[in-house]
Amino acid sequence: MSRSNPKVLSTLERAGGFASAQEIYKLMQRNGQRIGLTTVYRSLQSLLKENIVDVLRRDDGEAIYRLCGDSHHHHLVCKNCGSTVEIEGAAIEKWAKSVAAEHGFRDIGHTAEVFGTCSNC
Amino acid sequence: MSRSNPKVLSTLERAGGFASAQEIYKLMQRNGQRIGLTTVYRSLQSLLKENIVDVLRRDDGEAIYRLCGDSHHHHLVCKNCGSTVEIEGAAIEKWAKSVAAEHGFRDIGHTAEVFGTCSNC
DNA sequence: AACAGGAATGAAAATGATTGTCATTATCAT
DNA sequence: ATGATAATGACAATCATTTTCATTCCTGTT
Repeated sequence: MSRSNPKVLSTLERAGGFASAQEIYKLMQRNGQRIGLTTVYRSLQSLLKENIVDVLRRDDGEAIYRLCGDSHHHHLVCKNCGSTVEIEGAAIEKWAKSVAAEHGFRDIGHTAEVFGTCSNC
Repeated sequence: MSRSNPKVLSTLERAGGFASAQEIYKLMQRNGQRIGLTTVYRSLQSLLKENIVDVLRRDDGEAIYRLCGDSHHHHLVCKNCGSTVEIEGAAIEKWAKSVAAEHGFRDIGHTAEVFGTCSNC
């Protein structure tokens, strides 16, 4: 059917593992890569199905994609300037596990993001 | 400036305290109330600013509004069958606030979801 | 009652992200 | 080289939401 364009994935990595489709598209253009917006969206859909990326929503409804997998951390994102701080989430891990166990869920994963306005904005 | 149309609020209440702008609009039409979509959106914005309603995002990005005062909760979603359980998130609230404060962030919001495989699947 | 000024309304157009369409192009085994 | 199949991207369509702007509704004042 459709496989993901590897450059989309590497761009997402370079972006800090966290970006919207439109941002990835603009980044690739700036880097001189010829790619269509459609392909960016399609690649992200594929990466989603392969569980290589996760999707979240920003406050304005724009979908943001992030690499999932290895070192699990969360993000503190400025709604205004977009700056991102990686944060630890040990408390969340515990919470997710206990809540899931309570309801008999297995193979647990979770997403958690904090949005706000940073001290510079 | 602009005050909220009281019928928008009562429709949201009748809808179970949980609906999108488009749904509220359609509900009001079915109930024979003459109102414009614009007014529905404007009223919801006002209710937001007055902290009478909260806004969340559905998976497809559509904004859903809910009366607040209902305790803020999160979701436990089955990856397989899609069944959803509402869960408490007091731990998350605290975590989000403390993490944000540590980094000097203001006007905090957060998202948190737990997903896995439910006992039936 | 008539009037003025501001707020509220809603139809229609604009916006912006995302998805669908479809003709073209690249890839690959034969 | 040939044909089959998958990938690509320009463009149009979709859908929620926002903006614009002319009109209507209030409300207090003469």
